[in-house]
Amino acid sequence: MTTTKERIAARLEQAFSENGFAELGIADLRAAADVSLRTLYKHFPSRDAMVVEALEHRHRRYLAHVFDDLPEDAEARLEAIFARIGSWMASNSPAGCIFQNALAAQPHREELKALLVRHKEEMGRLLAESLGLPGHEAEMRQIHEGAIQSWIFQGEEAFAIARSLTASLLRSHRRAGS
Amino acid sequence: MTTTKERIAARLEQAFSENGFAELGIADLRAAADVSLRTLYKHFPSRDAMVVEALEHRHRRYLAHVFDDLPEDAEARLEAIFARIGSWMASNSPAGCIFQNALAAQPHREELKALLVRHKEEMGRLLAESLGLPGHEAEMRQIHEGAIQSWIFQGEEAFAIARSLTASLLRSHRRAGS
DNA sequence: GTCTAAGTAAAGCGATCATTCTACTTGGAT
DNA sequence: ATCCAAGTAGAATGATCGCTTTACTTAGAC
Repeated sequence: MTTTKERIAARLEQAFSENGFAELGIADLRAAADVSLRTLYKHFPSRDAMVVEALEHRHRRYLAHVFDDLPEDAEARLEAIFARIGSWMASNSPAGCIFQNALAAQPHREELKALLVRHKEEMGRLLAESLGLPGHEAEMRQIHEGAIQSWIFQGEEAFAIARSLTASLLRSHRRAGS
Repeated sequence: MTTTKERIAARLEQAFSENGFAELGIADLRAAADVSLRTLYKHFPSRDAMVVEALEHRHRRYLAHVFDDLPEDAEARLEAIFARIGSWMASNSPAGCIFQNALAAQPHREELKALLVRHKEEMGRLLAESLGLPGHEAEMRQIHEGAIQSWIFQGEEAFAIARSLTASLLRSHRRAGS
């Protein structure tokens, strides 16, 4: 069962993802959510709250897309992770990372900055953990960031480069660890 | 001699850099530029034009900051480049890359996307050239992108990581080249 | 001395903004 | 049968938006 609020949040997430956070007015958001203005404001008390809930929804959805049911084999895992990130960008992020975009639109909102930091830290943590790279959370965070932010001007190639940077990190980690 | 237009563009660049592209209205931009509304519109026919000119100004200023008068020695050069990028972020980019931020605010404006692509490509080209890494423009573009976009949540550490990723790229390039 | 280019200050324009409110409908639970 | 929670459509509000315009000042060129 999905609640009305979740259904709206999903549609808001998509609308923000496609058009950014500056151009969309309440009228556009209402149309994207496909509900009445009254219902929209019943579940989200303000436009700012709509932004926050869209980001929360995005966070859950992205983590599930990248990390759920990964293959056991380590090499296949590395392949799978960047392939999944690539497919996510292609079909969900025509304008880049929406956490960065949300903060770009309202750089003084500490609430948005906190959401960005939490999201990126969790990504670094899960990437390092999934790839068997303890202690390299910061490196993985940065490789991930470089890949998705380069997506706009670099396209698919960004993920091949990220994979090779990660592979070289893995090699030097194993060398140091053995 | 700096013209009135250049002086305004410099102030607009700073205002956008500090507050993003969504929150600033014409009244704010006028105040930041410290000119009358009439003068502002005389040099920039629309708000969109103000954004474009601010980005052009930024592009010139950033390239000069990073690449002018670099040391001859290769190792010192690598040090200097990332140190300069770090100092730039600390004192000029509290909200991250303004090319990304400008496009985030108006993702459907092809003009802004073209400016972003040109800026990032020139950065990759100049980085690869300055570091003696022909054929590795894309990698350098991505390492650069990862570093500056991680700056918000990673701080100074981002540039140490970028330097080490670049150093390992240099090592494998020299190995392959010899 | 007068003309011109470039500036200031600020009122006015119609459009659009986020938000609230009024009036009505609908599908179960009691 | 009726009541209520949750929905719809859309008008109204006051603020703010980008932009234009009017009226005036100032500093040099001829």
